[in-house]
Amino acid sequence: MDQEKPIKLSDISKALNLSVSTISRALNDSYEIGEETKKLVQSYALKVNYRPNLIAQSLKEMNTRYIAIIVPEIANSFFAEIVNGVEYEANNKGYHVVIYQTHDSPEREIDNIRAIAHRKADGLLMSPSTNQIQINEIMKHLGVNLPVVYFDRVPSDNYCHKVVCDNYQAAYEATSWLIKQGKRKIAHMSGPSGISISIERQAGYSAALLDAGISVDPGLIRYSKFLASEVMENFKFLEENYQPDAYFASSDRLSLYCYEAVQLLPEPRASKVKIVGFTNTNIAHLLRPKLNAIVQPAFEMGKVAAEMLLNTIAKKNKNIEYGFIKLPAILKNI
Amino acid sequence: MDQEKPIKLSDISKALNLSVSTISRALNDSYEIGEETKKLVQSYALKVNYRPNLIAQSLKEMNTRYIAIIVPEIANSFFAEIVNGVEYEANNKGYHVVIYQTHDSPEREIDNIRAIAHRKADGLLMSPSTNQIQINEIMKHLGVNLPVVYFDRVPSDNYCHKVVCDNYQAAYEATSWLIKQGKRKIAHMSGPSGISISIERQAGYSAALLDAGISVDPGLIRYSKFLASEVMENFKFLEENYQPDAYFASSDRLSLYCYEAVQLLPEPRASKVKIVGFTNTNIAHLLRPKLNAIVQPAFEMGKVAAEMLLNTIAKKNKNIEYGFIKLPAILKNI
DNA sequence: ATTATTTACGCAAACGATTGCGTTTCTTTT
DNA sequence: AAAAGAAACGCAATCGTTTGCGTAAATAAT
Repeated sequence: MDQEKPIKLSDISKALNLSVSTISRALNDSYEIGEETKKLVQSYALKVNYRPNLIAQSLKEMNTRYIAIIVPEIANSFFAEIVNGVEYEANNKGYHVVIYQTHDSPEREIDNIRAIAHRKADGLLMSPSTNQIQINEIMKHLGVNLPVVYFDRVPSDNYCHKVVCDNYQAAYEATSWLIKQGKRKIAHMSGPSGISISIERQAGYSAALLDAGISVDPGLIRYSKFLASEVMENFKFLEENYQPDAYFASSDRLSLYCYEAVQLLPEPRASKVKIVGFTNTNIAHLLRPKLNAIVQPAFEMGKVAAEMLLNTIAKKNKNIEYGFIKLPAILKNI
Repeated sequence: MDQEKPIKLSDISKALNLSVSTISRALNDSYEIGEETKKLVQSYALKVNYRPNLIAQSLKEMNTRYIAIIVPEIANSFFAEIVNGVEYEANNKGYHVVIYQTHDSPEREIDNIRAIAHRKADGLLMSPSTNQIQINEIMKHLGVNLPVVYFDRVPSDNYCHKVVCDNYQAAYEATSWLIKQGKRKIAHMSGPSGISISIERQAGYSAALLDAGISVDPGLIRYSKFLASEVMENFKFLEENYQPDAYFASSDRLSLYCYEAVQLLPEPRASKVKIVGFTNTNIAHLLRPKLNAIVQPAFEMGKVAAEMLLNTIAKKNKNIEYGFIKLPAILKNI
C-alpha cells in the first residue's frame, strides 16, 4: 500500500516543480507562500502521505521530543502509576517518554543520567536514590544540562523543581489512626535516613505521637534500604527488644515486607499487631488481613511533574522560577 | 566543570589543525589515519570529553538505537518483567528501550505503532491485542517497515518472529493438578477467543480433562476481555448454572479477578472452590488462601525476544529466517 | 631514475529538514 | 511615470557526522 522509502521534501519538490524551501514553508503554513501553492503542496503531501523525518528535525532544532524518567522499578505500582501520569501528559503534548530503571543501584542511576544526556532527551524526571543533597552537584559534574523535575524523593534545596505528596500529613494521619486503635507502642519502619520521604514521614509520625501525649522512643525507629533482608532484620530486632503493638511502614516495599513479616508471627500475636503502611499496589485489596495503607496520588504526581517539566522545556531557560507542588495523600482500606 | 556547549568534531578539527574527516576517522580508528595522528586526536578527544552527537549519527546512518516495546500495562508484573528482560539485553548491546502502553485499547495500539515507525525505532517488540491474524497486514498498511518480534500473544502464521511460553503444557499441568486434587467440574476462565494464548491454554485444559477421562463441557468455558466486570459476569454465570468445583484462569489479570470473586463467595463454598491461574505478581505469595499459579519465565522471554530482535536488526533484512522460541512455564505455590 | 604503489590526509557531498537572504514580478504610492 | 513596497518564491547555508574520492608526499618496484 505504502511506499518503500519514506517521502521527503525533495520528492515533493521534484514532483511539483517547486523548490524544497517552498515545500517546507508551504507545509509549515508560512506567510511567504501563496495560498494556491499552499493548497497544492499540502494536498499533494497528504496524498503521498508525507511525514517529516523527525531525526532531521531533531538535528536542526536540537531537541528530540523525548523526555526521560528514572525510577527504581516499573514493577512497582507506585512508580508505574507515576509513569502513567507522565505518559498521559507528555503524549498530549507530542512528547514520548523513555523509562529508565535503576533497580536501586546508584551506579545505574549515574549511568542512566549520563545516557539520557547523551541521547539528548529534552528533559528528565527523577526520584534520586541517595545523596540527594549532592544530586544537583552530580548533575553539573556530569555535564548534564537539561531541565529536571524531581518527584517523590526530592533534594532539600529550593533551586529545583519538585513534586511530592504531603508525606508529613499522611504519616501523621496514619500514626494517629493507629493511636485511635488503642496502640501506643508504635514502631516505625523507615526508609534510608537522610532522604526526603524518610525525614518527612518520620516527622509526621513523631508529631502524631507527641500530640497524643506519647513520647517518641528512638529505639522504635528503624532505618533500612528497600530490601526484604534489611526489613526482616529490623523487624526481628524490634520483636525481640520491643514487641511493638503496631508498625508504621514508610514506603510501598517496606509495607509489604513488613506485612509479610507480621503474617509470619505466631498467633495470637500476628492478629494483634496492627500495621499501616504506604502502598499503591493494585491488588492490595485482596490481602487478608487487610493492609491499611496510605495511597499516594501517583498518577496525579506524574501528570503534574510532567506538566512542570514541559513548561520548563517550553520556556527554554528563560524565567527560571522553581516550582514546588505538594499533593494530598489519603489513608485507605480501613 | 564541563563546557556549556558540547564539543563537536569541528572544534577538535580547529584545535588540532586537522580536517574534520580526519578527526572522524581517527576517532573511529580508521586504517587511513596514521598512528601518531590517531593517538593525538583520541587523547585530545578524551581530554575535552568529546561525545559524538547521536542525532547527527542517526541522521547519517538512519537508525536510532532505540527499540520499542508495546505492552498493555507496565503496572502488570508479567509485562514489567518482560520489559526488564528486554532492557537487560538491549542495554548490553547499546540500545535503549522505549515502552509504549496500550491500556488495552486497539486504537492506542495502532497509534503507538504509527508513532514508533514515525520516530524510526530500529525495531519493535509487541504482544498484539486482537486481530492477530491480520496484524501483519495492518503493519504493512501502516507503512511500518521495521523488524518485529512478537511475544506472548503471537500471530498464527509462520512469517514472523515469535517468543512464547509453553502455554499448552502449562495449562495441561495446571488442569491436571486440579484433577489430582479431586476436582472434576473445572471451569475455564479464558481470555478473548481467537488470540493465541487463549487457544493454546484452552487446548491444554481440554487435553488434561480428556486424558483424565473427563469430558469437556463447552458451557464451562467462558471468554472475557481482561476486565474485572466481564470476569465477574462470567463468574456469576458459572456459579448460577454450574457451581464448578474449580477454576482455571487463563491469564494474570483473569486469575486475580477470579481469585477475588471466589473470596467473595459465601462459606463454606469459598474454601471449597480451588483455583489455578497464571500470575507473575510479585506479591502473590502474600495471598491467603494461596493462589496456585503458573509463573511464566517473563524475564527470560523478554531477553530472548530482544536477542532475536537485535539479531534481525543487525543483519538488516538479509537472511530473513523467522524464529519461534517456546519457553517452559512452571506451576508454583502449591 | 622513472613509474607504480602505498600512506595519510583534505574536499565536498551526503542524511532531511529549516531559514536568512536575495531575486523576481506585481501592485501601490506620490 | 518613477520610485517604493509587497508578495511569492529560490539559493544556499546550517545542524554534526560519515564517507567516496581526489591528491600530495613518501615508499617500493622496475
